Amino acid sequence: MKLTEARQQFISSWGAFGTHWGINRTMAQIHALLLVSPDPLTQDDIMHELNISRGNTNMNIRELINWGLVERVLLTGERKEYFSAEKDIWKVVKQIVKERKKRELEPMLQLLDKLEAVEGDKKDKQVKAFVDTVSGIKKLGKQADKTLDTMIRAEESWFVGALMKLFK
Amino acid sequence: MKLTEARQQFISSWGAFGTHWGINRTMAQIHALLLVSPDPLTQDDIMHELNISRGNTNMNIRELINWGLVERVLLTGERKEYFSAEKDIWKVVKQIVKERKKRELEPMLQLLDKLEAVEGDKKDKQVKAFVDTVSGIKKLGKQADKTLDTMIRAEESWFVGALMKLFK
DNA sequence: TATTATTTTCAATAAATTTTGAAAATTCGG
DNA sequence: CCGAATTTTCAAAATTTATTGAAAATAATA
Repeated sequence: MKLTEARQQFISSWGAFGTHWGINRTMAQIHALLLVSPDPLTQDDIMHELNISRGNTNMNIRELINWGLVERVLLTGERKEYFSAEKDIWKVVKQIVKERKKRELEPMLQLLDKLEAVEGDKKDKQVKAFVDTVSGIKKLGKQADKTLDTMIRAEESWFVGALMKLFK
Repeated sequence: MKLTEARQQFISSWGAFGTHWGINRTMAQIHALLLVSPDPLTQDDIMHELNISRGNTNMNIRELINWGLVERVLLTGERKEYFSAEKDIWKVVKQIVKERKKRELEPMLQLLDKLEAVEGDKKDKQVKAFVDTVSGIKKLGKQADKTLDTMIRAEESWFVGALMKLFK
């Protein structure tokens, strides 16, 4: 397979993959393109390469910057802005975990704390089922939260090594 | 907070949560409803409780059954079908991990294997960047695959215990 | 087997999300 | 400060995804 075709397949699959994880196709594709680009790209480069509009390009680059996956690069003597993606995949994963934990897991745990304190007789089957479910999710969620915290702070080699040992 | 309100909040948040993870709102809400219901429910119960159409209810229940999260229950002497969700959250998580691994991670790893074998001079900056990125993702992906495999086979108590030890 | 209850399907519709592109805002060099 | 290059915004349009509801299929009962 030729590089051009391989790049295209990678970008397109990364985009499809993203949609299964609540990330929009274009954002994932821009990320993929920057991941396989050795040098930083401009908005124009990206919009031409992916055949998308200027506005779309701009908004999704901003979003990738918000996620901490892409950074603006200033090249001396150049007027245009350049963009480049973090290439260390372990760092990328940690960054995504960090953000999703903050945006989704933590608010969910806060809500569960509130809901667990529901009024009513614990002997009531309905109340019991509700509290049991909420408590169960909370317990596992809290554990995941701690685990992810540690993972975010971990070095790849440490993490992989420890997992290898742990999981035979 | 009263049970009715708490249940509603739980169902609605679970639905919103789902949309961040590529799961449609209704499917997540039906799952949430079944999770907090001590007894199995019929399609009619669900469509009335969530204010959704019969068709929508039916399709999403089927989908939950495909995911292995809900099962059909036959009550003796009853004509209608009843449905109930697995209540053990650890089992639920394992089942979701198992399915997503099969549906998303494995196909992605297969693709990366193919893409890694791209033609071209490894001295070429473009080729090198591409191969490095693909290899990096593949390496981490393979590791995740193994780890998840072990997790799927693990007992909750063993898993939690081991993680506690591992992550201080 | 005929009748009725129940489930399933799926074309049409609605809703949500993404994308466009042109205008406005900003930035930079002279 | 002026003018050109560049970036940003956002209402409108396009696209994608979810939902409805009625008809068809299926299953249970008598």
